Amino acid sequence: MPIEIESESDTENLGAAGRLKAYLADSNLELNSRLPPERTLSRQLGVSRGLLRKALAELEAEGQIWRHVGRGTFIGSRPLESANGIDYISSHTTPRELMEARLLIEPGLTRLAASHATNADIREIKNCIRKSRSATDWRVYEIWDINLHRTIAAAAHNTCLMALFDTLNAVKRSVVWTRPRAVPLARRHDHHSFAEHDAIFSAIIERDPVRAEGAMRQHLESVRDRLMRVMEPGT
Amino acid sequence: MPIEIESESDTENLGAAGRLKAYLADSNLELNSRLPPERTLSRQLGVSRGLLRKALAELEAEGQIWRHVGRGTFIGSRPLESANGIDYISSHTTPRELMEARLLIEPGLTRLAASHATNADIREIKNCIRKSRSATDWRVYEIWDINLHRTIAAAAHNTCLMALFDTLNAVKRSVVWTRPRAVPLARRHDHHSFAEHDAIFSAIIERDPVRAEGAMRQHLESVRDRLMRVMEPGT
DNA sequence: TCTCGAACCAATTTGGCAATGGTATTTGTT
DNA sequence: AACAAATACCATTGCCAAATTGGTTCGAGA
Repeated sequence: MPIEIESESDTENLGAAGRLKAYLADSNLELNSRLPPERTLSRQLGVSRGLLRKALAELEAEGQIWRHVGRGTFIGSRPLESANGIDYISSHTTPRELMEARLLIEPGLTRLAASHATNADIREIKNCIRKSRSATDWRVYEIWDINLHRTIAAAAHNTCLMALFDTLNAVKRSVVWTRPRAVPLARRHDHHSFAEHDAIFSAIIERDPVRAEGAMRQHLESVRDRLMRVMEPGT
Repeated sequence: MPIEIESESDTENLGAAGRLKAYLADSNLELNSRLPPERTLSRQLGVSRGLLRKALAELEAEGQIWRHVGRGTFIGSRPLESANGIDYISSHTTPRELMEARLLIEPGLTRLAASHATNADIREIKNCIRKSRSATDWRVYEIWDINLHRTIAAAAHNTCLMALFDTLNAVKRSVVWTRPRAVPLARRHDHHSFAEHDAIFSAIIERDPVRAEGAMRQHLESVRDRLMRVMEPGT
């Protein structure tokens, strides 16, 4: 194939950018799909590679495509590389934001749990509550409290949401522990949590999604208020 | 090497498990280090591979070692796979779960956006809507639709929730596009989306969190119904 | 001064091959 | 009959060279 005859009808008197846009409009590629490599595309369009690269650079500046060495040129916006790691979130967020996130996700998650929980799930939840009640040490109480929330989240039976919940949990472990740590462990607030946990549990076993969601929200608001009181009152 | 002479002093009258434990005690391997492959080790210890595997299975049950096909046998406890990576979620979730997750998070995110959005945020949102309206190609419309949703999420000004949103977006990229792809692009549904986007935007500029949340929920339900109709009706 | 072609670079993907744990089958021994 | 040993496969993983790809440089030429 020595020389390609340029016989296409309406792309003869167009510049590189025009021919590229005509090509993209013609071959309706999906989002995130890869378009041909520059060398191939330049031959197909009858445009030198240098001018094609200029046109591609324009489209990239407009946010319509993104390119990467060794991978290719893709339709859409560049995927963010590291803004989703746990360590990244932990170092860029605050306990207040974290509680806001929990307050946004967990009530809805509890609502789904009340709808989709199996008998095994409910048994697990009951076990967590029992273990947390019988805990004499504050540390084992916290372990079973975490287990309880995670079991409720798992009862929603949504892999995607479960992963997000686990991410939040991991962030909590590495963020909330940097607080002043003045925790005197009054043993009093546990009674509040006990009652709130019971309210959530009873709503779940009665398959009442709305009440379950409300109970979880109330519980988390209680936790948030306690946390905010421990930290600086100004925040 | 036809036949290996068994001249080791104290391992002659031991079983497979005994010889394996003696070997491990002898060569003090560090944690997470790999021990020889089963075929080699069975020759070294003068034990058939079957019995060696039984002994290894015992040690694995005790949690002292862990094995993996193609990798080998290692000292210590099995490292937990990160259950929060995007690729993990993508390979374990479904479009239905993904939409359920979006429907759980984005309305609340929009409510926060209506409360905390700055003028710059609103300007950005308006720009996204304008660009999506002026798009003649379906591809660029989708790009600005994604930008719009992300800008609204950013207007909530919560790093933690923003990271979760980006995770969902990344999952959507690699999951939802594996659908049958029958998209005839009727150009009609865009009008629906236009009106829904406008409803969300007007609620945000009027600082009406409740209405903004409702508008986003309605929009996502519309998107979900459309998606479910494209895929199999049974799901 | 600009364009085109070619060559080169660094990052990435791809494909073949060996290694490895897991399993089934056959043979041998007691 | 029952267990052990040897062997042969299989699926997964790691490894390495080769091909691919976007990014860059340089010289010829119009």
